[in-house]
Amino acid sequence: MKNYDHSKIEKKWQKEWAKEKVFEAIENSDKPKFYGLIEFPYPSGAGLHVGHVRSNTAMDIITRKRRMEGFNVLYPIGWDAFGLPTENYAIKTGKQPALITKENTDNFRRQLQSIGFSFDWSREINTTDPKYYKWTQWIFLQMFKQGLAYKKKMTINWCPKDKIGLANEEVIAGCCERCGTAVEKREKEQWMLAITKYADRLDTDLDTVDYLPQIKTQQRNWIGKSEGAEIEFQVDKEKIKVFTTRPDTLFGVTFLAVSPELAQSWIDIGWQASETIKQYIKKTLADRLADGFDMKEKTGISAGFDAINPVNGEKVPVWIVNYVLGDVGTGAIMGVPAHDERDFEFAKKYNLEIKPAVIPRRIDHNNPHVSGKEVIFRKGIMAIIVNPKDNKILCLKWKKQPWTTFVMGGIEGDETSVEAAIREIREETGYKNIKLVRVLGGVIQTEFFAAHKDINRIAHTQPILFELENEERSDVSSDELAAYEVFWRDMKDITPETMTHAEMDIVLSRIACEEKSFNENGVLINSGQFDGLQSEEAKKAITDFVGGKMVTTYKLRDWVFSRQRYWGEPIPLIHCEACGYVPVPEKDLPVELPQVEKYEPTDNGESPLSAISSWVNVTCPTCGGQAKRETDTMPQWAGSSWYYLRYTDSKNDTEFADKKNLQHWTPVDWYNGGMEHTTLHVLYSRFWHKFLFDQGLVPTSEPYAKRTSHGLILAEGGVKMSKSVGNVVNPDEIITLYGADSLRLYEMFMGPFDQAIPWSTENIIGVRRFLEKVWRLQSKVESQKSIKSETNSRFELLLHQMIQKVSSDIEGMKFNTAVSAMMILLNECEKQENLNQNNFEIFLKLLSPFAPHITEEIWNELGHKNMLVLEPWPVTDVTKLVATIASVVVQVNGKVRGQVKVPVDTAESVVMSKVQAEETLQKWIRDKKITKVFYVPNRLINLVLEGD
RNA sequence: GCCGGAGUGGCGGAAUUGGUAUACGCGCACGACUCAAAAUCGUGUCUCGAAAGGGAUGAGGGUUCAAGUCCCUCCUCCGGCACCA
Repeated sequence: MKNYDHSKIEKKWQKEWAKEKVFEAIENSDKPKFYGLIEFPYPSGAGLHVGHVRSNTAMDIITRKRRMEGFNVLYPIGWDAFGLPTENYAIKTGKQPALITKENTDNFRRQLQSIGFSFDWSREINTTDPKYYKWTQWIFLQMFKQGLAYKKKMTINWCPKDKIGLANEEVIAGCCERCGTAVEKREKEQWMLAITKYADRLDTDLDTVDYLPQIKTQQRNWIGKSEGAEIEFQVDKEKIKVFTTRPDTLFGVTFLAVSPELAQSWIDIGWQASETIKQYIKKTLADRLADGFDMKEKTGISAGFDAINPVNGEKVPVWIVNYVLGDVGTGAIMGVPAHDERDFEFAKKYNLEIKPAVIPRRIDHNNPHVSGKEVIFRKGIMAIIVNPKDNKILCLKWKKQPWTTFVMGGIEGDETSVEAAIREIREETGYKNIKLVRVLGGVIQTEFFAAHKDINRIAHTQPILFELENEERSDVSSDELAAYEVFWRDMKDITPETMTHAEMDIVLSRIACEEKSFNENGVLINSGQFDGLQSEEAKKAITDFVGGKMVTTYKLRDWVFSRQRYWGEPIPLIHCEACGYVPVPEKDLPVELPQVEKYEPTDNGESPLSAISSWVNVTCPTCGGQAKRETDTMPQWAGSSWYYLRYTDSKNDTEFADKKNLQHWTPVDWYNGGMEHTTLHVLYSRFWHKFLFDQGLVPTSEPYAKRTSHGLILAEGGVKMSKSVGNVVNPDEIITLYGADSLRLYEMFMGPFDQAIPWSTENIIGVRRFLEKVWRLQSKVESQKSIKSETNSRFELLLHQMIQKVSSDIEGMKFNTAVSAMMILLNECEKQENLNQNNFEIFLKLLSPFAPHITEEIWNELGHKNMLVLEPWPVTDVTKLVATIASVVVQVNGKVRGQVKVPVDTAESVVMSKVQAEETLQKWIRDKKITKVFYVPNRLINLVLEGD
């Protein structure tokens, strides 16, 4: 047997696979298709990262398995090559970006090929190739024609170092995502893409795709859909429009809060505000633009006038506040301190009125309303009495009902709730000397069947906390004595489970916390004719009543699509004085990037393209007059927004992809990528795809049927890998030392695929040893010779369990446990004297997607002429899955005391007698009576003994 | 602050969803082979205990015959959003 020479073997099979084109996807195939996709890399000068290897290997395993399962597989690769690092390098060195890109992609390609990924290299694409970006420009023009691309003067985030406008999502904590420089604000005309027009579908259509739940949640949060109402408040002859999700709380409005931006706009159109107000606005706006924008405290200033609440004509003061944002909703809100945490905090600080309009509601599901019985409304109290001596709470145990309650009662005549409570305490318990601690918030509505009165009750209950002063008691009536017994219960035993009150959860949280706003839905009070309505129905009713309208808003903003840089797709528009912005005619696409001397953006913020007059000056395609090209370029996200479509037909010159190809391949069946792309790339490409779908240009409304995500690989010690720290692992070195198969296997074995894991070069030796053992196993192979059948059937049971395990682990991306299962199988193989060749080949097939080179070589050594990659995936033979012996764990009182071996599916009584016969177990059972036995067939038996 | 995810040996991590906690791998220790080393193979490796046994899955409580797994309270770490009305 030869030695395991990984570099020889790996090069050999990479060449063979390429020669035989085994990984090229086939058009017009009868097989079912599978389209597996990884995010195409940005070819940086640093070379391939081990993180790329992790994601690519995972999808490589999946696609290799699919091929073996008989699918026509598309697993393509390309380069997302526009972007800043290349351009910055060009500025520094004067080298052409295209040249830099060529060098970097050559290096990346070499690296990827050295790992043996089963990419279809014949479809390789590059976003910086004019043949590719012709279609990026073409798609942009379709959007322009549909009015989705528009120009807008706006304050942009400007990075003074990179000299580039940044999208909101590229600003992290007030700094440039790339270089960390503090971002400035600048006024600039920008091209925008109206992604907000698709906001609703981007949200709701998430229901139709199979993305990891956290990916969906993140996208939904990002889109930030919220349904509410716009309501207008009158101020003299003007109106202030507010947006609220809680129109049901309109009766609880005690002030209006407007953003400084809105207030400033009033000043701009002539509002005579005081100097103090002007200064407040100026300062607040300045604070907000400052780096970081971390508002510590809510502040505000009275605007000096009132507005009219449209629902009841009440005057409410208008405040200018720092906690309302100009670009959210209408830039103004109604202040409802009773039902909004922020308004509550603000009202407390500035002594504004707090007026409840909604109360919590609980239905007692243990004593629900009985149909046919009368429904009686009652205002009542709930008295919670603490004995400070032992911190116990007074409770009533009802004699005729299975209830445990606090002291309860109705409010009579014109007494206050506290007076009513004190009276009830005396009547029901006799305790005379009690002291009010505090009223626990507002009333709570509960609905239950009062069996002792034979009525359905809707109660508005006021919970009140008292303290016992001393234990002096007077007599209570015989009626009361007959009804319940008084007792004291530990505070810690007062829970929603131990008490009958359905509103117990609310009461407990009010005891724990002094005072807060009630922010949930409930039942309306103090709301005129809307009293008694529930929040959900009241929202629409009140909005209608005041002539407002229900609207939906989104956090998602339109996409700033212009960059004032060189290394991007030129935006294919021409500006003509007479005709405005005119698309470059289709026949003139692509608008190619011209050669320039200097790649630096100009200091006035224009792209370097603007300096090339021969390129800029053109004739207008519409009127033939003098015109200028748009000199802004597209952001890096453009080329990646549709690249998965191009793979289906990467060389097409007449369309971005042939309809037939799109029909066959889309949607992408499985897309794996980084979590960091969830709200940017994935959302952007979904938007482009939906647009293309609306234009009838693609056959599906969603691009990716399934999206999963890998965890980061951290440097040793758990910190981020970074070039500056010098802790980056170079895959080339690992491949030279241990081989590509070891690298692949290690990255799959290192830990859960979706979790961040620190790299450990030390640990690679483990998988390398494993592969060497597999290699040596060849010498044990006996072709069909008979091997002791008993040991063999045990081995085959294990083998077929492994087929199941590895297959399902791959589907669930639990690669680490799949590898460990194969290691267990290997350890078992080593114990065997001989190995049946069939069984060994099954093992090789299971391992082949993980370590394709070594398995292909061994397969070849075993005498096969065809390639392992083309072999069918092993199928579990259920007849071999039948175990004959089960070891049943014996527990006594829940503690493991031994084990008995019995035939599978043995009855409990048989197992029991075996247990009782077992000497080692007898000492545990002896003398004691077995009160109960729990038997889980083939697994466990637990004997519960008397006593103990 | 809110929403997610997680806390298990010296380390990376397993645990058929409530049924033998610590699989698999690394590391470490001892042994075999060797003049020696490497490689390889074997044995051991949560903890207290001489043993019999006991105790451990971030902390505390609960449910259960049985809890890493379910419920409550708290602590820590990692991600995302951050006054979104």
